[in-house]
Amino acid sequence: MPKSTFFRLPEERRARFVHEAIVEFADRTYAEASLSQIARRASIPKGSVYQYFEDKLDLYRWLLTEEAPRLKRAFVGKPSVEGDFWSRLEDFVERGMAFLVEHPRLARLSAAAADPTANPEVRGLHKSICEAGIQELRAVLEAGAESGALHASDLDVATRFVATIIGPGLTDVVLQELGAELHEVLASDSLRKRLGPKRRRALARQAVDFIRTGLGSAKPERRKEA
Amino acid sequence: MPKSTFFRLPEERRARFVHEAIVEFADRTYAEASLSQIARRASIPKGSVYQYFEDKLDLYRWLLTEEAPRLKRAFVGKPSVEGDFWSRLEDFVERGMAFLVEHPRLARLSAAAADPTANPEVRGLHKSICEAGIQELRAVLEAGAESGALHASDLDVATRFVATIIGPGLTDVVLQELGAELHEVLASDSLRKRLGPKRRRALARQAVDFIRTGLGSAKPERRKEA
DNA sequence: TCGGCATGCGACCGACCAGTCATATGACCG
DNA sequence: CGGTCATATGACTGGTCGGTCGCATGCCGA
Repeated sequence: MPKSTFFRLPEERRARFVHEAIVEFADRTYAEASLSQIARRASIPKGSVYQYFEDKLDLYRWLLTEEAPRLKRAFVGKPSVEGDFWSRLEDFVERGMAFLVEHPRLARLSAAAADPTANPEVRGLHKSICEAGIQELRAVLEAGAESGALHASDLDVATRFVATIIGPGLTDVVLQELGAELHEVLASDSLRKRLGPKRRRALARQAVDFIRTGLGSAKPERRKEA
Repeated sequence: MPKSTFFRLPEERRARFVHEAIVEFADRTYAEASLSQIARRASIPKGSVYQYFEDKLDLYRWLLTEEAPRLKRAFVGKPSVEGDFWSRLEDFVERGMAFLVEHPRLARLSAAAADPTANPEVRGLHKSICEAGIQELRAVLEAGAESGALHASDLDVATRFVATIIGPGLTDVVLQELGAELHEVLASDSLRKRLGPKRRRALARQAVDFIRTGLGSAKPERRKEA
């Protein structure tokens, strides 16, 4: 948790610091990321950083568990309740992809929970975040199973497969689509112009189709256009 | 590339060094891994390391592109050409899982290519390894498509989805299955006793079923037992 | 005006690292 | 024996880091 001083900071100073922290932690590993660097870039003396946070991990934890989720929620909004299970899932995936495109750095920060690291404390943090995400997705799929839309002999396993598809899998596909590397993407604030809603929708549909019907059978006729 | 001295080393010294290097790079990020640590643990003076390799990256590259693939090839053997496309894929997946279980550290080292990093040289190395893996898998799937077993509107996208399933996805599932964390697993030489061939086969089948039929339709009758 | 308190600040500390280098060792050769 | 060459060795350099500390600053209430 940030110290109280942090919340009493002049808005501009805090915003600048948080921005630079996100930039740093988004394009470097926890181990590689440097408080000194953040402080330098935000033009804030290093000593001050320790007035705001206990230590490096405290800042990282706050970003990962509070700030990034808050900003993501604000962007993604409430999950849709319209339509059948599969189109709801498609919406969900499309929203996630939109977040990735519009806020690459935040998306990368959110995804950092999957990064490996030798630091046990960071590992614990990452794990709890991953597990929460998995549980959330599991609940979604459970509902799908109850509605009869989805059939899985082992829902835990299925959940993890689906999670890797709509997480790293889709990210990989999007990067491929853009012909860019993660790091080029992190340098830009938004990729709006390079991957519009239409194409996103198409990719989301491809992902959901994959999850729904796999690759083993000829595709049924396309579902209604969005 | 290692320097020529490296290849002239007494077998025991080289083996010990390589072993400790694998241990170090398998459970830490490239940035976190330390040559000093490797040298200490192998009881080899640090200066000597630089008689064998140009620098840290040189060692890492050799491990990732030469040593790990060599050991992996030796373990997994030639891909099977028996049976239909889907059962061949299942074999392929099962072999990969067996490697993960029998040689967790080597598997982790091989998977390190997906790790993020701020170091551009390491990034380039990782990328080329990933890309090679994708191409290999793509060729497999292409054959499946030609044989009519597999249908994908966009094979590139499909390949990337499949890759994440049988890579991180399966690893995740296996860890879940073992109720262990990656780091606990890296501490042990082999998990033979905790995840035998039968269970592996079942998991491989689940993964391939997922890829083949997805989650949207009731499962067809089980294919023949292995 | 003064005192005290929150905060700003940056030099400093100890740790660790990648990589170098001068010196030492010892095998082989003439 | 002397010389040379590959190799071993570990102290050392320069750098970065996370984190601390003591002084400086400036606001607020009396």
